[in-house]
Amino acid sequence: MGLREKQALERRQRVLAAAHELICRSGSVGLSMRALARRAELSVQTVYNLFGSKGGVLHGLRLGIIETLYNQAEQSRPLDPLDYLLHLAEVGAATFAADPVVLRILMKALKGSNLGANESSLTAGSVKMFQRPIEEAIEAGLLRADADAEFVARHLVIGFLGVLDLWVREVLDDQGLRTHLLYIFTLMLLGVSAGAGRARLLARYHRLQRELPRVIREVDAPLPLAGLARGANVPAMRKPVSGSRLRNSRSAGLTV
Amino acid sequence: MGLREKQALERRQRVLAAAHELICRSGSVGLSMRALARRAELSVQTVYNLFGSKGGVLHGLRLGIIETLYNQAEQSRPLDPLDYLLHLAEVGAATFAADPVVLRILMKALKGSNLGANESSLTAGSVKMFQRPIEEAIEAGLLRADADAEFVARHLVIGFLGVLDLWVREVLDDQGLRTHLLYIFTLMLLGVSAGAGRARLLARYHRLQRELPRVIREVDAPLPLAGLARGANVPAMRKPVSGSRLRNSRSAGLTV
DNA sequence: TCAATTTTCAGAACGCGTTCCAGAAACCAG
DNA sequence: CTGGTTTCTGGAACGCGTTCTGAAAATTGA
Repeated sequence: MGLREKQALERRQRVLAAAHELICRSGSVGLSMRALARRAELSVQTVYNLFGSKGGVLHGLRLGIIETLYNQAEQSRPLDPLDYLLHLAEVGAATFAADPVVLRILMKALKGSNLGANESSLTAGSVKMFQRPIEEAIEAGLLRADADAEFVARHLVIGFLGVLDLWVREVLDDQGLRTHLLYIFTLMLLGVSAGAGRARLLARYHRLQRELPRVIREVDAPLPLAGLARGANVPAMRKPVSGSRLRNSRSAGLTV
Repeated sequence: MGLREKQALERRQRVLAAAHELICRSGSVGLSMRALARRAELSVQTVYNLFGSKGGVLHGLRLGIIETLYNQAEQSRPLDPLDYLLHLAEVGAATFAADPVVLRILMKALKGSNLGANESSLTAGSVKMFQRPIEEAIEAGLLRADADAEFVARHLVIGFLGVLDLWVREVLDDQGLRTHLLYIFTLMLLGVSAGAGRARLLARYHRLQRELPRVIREVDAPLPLAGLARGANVPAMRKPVSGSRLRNSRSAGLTV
């Protein structure tokens, strides 16, 4: 709690703010460590001292999002455990849809960096958040008594992250994120539902089937099943360098 | 069919073989475009002409894996649609467990490159592979008649990729990959099961609950719920640069 | 065979993430 | 205040993915 730590904290926040601003302004392009340091009015080395790596900065940004997600989930929490579980899907969808541009870029960049890519994938914290209402639902007789709350919770998290990943890749839009989160949660819970819970989940399932988009965006061409790996189809190929040179400007390599 | 294309094909295969060899030998470190070109006895520019980018090369490698996965799924295909669906999980787990070192590195590297990251995420091809047996199961009365085969298939793919991602991040080992794939498939199918199908899936569900590992590897520290985004905890921090210099060798930045 | 087109090649260059460096500045304890 | 320790700073450097350049080599079509 000396002066040193206080300043370090203030600098950290300065870096995070700069990163958010930089992403907001110029997308993943332009979010370079040099630009980041310049905007935070620090040296590059200092940013590394504070966050360890670029991934560390992005991870720091994500922590903020996770925190707001936790908070938003807690407040206005439905009493019924099944409602709460689906409420988590709604809140998750809303949180990411609230700032899609920055969050898409952030999550996309985080996927590449091995740091923070492991984190938040299937942490005990996330699982616990789902596990508790599942246990309550089991006690209330809404889910089967022989269901293992932890396993179900674990797979709800997996489903959540899988759907979120599609949203990040722009396979799903904001609406699609919400409906798919609700659908996969409902589907899994339906598997271990019992009694009144089963009826309620079934009703919701039928409603969702009407809401789900029939076709989702194909980001790339579908897999050609014949002659794979023959190199017959390589995506995103520019015309190879050739005799007639007509080069355009450098395409600002966005490796992140 | 001209001589040119034939040579281009041969070169492509040479590059892919070199890439596989290089990954096998020295991991993700050492898989640089320069090293790749050197080992394939081509110039860097030629590799770019053939594959467009490093991601293109990796994508080419992955296509081979997907092809073998398709083939292995077709042969020894169980007649019963439910068995076939779970068979797909088994085959998927076996395929990736067959060469875990290379495949982990490959999938990890592909996550970072935006090319090929979108592809194979939720393609019509993958969904169709699941959709057909689901439709058969519906007709056979093993799944609910009011279930939408395409939606269920879509979410099976999402679950598959989500679990696979955990394996790639080494949260799950080979056993964990298999059991979790089977579990998430069973859980989802159970949601829309009917009649004899429900009984069979329930039996399998109970068996799986005994097989699933109680604790899974925590890759990073669990989320500290208090004081997030305050920068209090930044993972993987080396000691900051300080007065007493004791530097070790360059740590071979593995940005991929 | 020969000319035109296309592809390959070696090497330089760019911007990136990251680390190294040496000196300057800031903090802390006495 | 002062000496010792830490941290910050600007700049150079490394290896990376990627693109550019000019010239050499190969394929094509006639």
